[in-house]
Amino acid sequence: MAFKRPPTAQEAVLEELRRAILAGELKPGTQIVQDAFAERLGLSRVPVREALKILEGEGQVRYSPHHGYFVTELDVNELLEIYRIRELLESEAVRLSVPLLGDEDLARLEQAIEDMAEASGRKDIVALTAANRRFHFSLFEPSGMHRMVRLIRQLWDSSDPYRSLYFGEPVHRDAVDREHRQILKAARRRDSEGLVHLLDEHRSHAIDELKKILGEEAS
Amino acid sequence: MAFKRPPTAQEAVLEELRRAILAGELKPGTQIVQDAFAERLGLSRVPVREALKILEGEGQVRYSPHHGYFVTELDVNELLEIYRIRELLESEAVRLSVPLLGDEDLARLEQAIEDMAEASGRKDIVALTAANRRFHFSLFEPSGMHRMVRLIRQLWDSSDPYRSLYFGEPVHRDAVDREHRQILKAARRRDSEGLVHLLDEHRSHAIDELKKILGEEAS
DNA sequence: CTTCGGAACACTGTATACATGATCCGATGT
DNA sequence: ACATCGGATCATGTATACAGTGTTCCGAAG
Repeated sequence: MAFKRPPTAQEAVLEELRRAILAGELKPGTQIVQDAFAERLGLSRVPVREALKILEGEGQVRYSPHHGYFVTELDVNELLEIYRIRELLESEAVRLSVPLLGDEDLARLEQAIEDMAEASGRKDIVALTAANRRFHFSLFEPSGMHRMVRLIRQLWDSSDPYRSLYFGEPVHRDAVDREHRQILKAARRRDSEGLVHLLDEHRSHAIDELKKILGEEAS
Repeated sequence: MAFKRPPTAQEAVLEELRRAILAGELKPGTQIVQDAFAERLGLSRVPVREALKILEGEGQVRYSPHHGYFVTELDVNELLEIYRIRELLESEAVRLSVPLLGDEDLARLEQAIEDMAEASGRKDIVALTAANRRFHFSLFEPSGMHRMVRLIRQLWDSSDPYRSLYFGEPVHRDAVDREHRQILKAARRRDSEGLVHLLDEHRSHAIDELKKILGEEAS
């Protein structure tokens, strides 16, 4: 029976920071005061700082010496850039993955779709985005390109706070569900190019909505 | 008169770590003992740890909880993966950049070529690789895709220790010089596709040599 | 001779305490 | 009234000290 307790405090902080950012408790642009956050977790500032350094490397927070750490806010252009890079990398990953997909991989895709439906019913956005991730990364990981998958994960992390806005709307959740099922079919057919195309559309739908949301936010 | 002294100690450590890794003082696979490195710089371990965390995020060092930090060693497959990702991202960046290239950008390219020739004469590998970076990134930065350029920079960082092996050989330095001049010509013609093609070849030459070097190392 | 257990060591992980730099605000002078 | 200077305050940056974990090596038992 393996406990999930992380081996170091930094990792615990890291998890909590990620969760807080994802859940919108730490909104883009706000400063993360080390003292406050450390006290909240009952730890000292050192592990907090180290976790923040990791997030800095991933681009999740912005760092200014002697000023501190701030949750990065993305403008529309940056979001578009992220999606463009994702398109390049994910297409490549999928092309490598699809021919290698095994039954377990397909099962994992199906399971992720069901998990999303279940989480959607409970209106549990965190679980929803987690299952969404499992779905997509089940398509990338069989490629065996660890480094590439890691970069893709970074890109996902960067846009997480915005994606959770997207999942807030039930309409979008339904659309995502339909598209995922189509993607699963393409995977079953081992149709790489079809799958790449479906993913492109999938992303562009998300972009359209995110543009709207960001547009409203700016007004 | 602005001193170049970094505002924080971590940054000083970071510079020194990068330099040491690039210069081969810290060989891939060796552990970086925090105490030892801190003492060497006359600092405490805290800023050293923080600098290491940044490098971890960039993939320059590997971290294992309670075991410490090790300079990452790349196997051939990982190196190939890095070059494949670079191909995807750099091609895109260049396609966006070339139409936007101004006279200053072309001048910078020419300057970088001259700097490399000069550094090559002095057998200053560090200056050589620095100028090489300036050359290539002058082709990426005008794209305006900050995030993409940053990712490309990470990939370059990861393979730096190996690239400096490559530059060790005068034969390779001459080949690189010739190829850079061809690339500059294509840039002057604003020939995006030609430039992308030249860059592809440029990279694959480097890969061929790196394979050899790594192959010998394994034996 | 091999294997198992445990104690000592070394290094990392974290907390506490102190130093430094930045910002804000009011006082002072023009 | 306004600009400038200076100090108080806050958050960050760093050092020191201690705790925890993993490893190694040695000795005893089988």
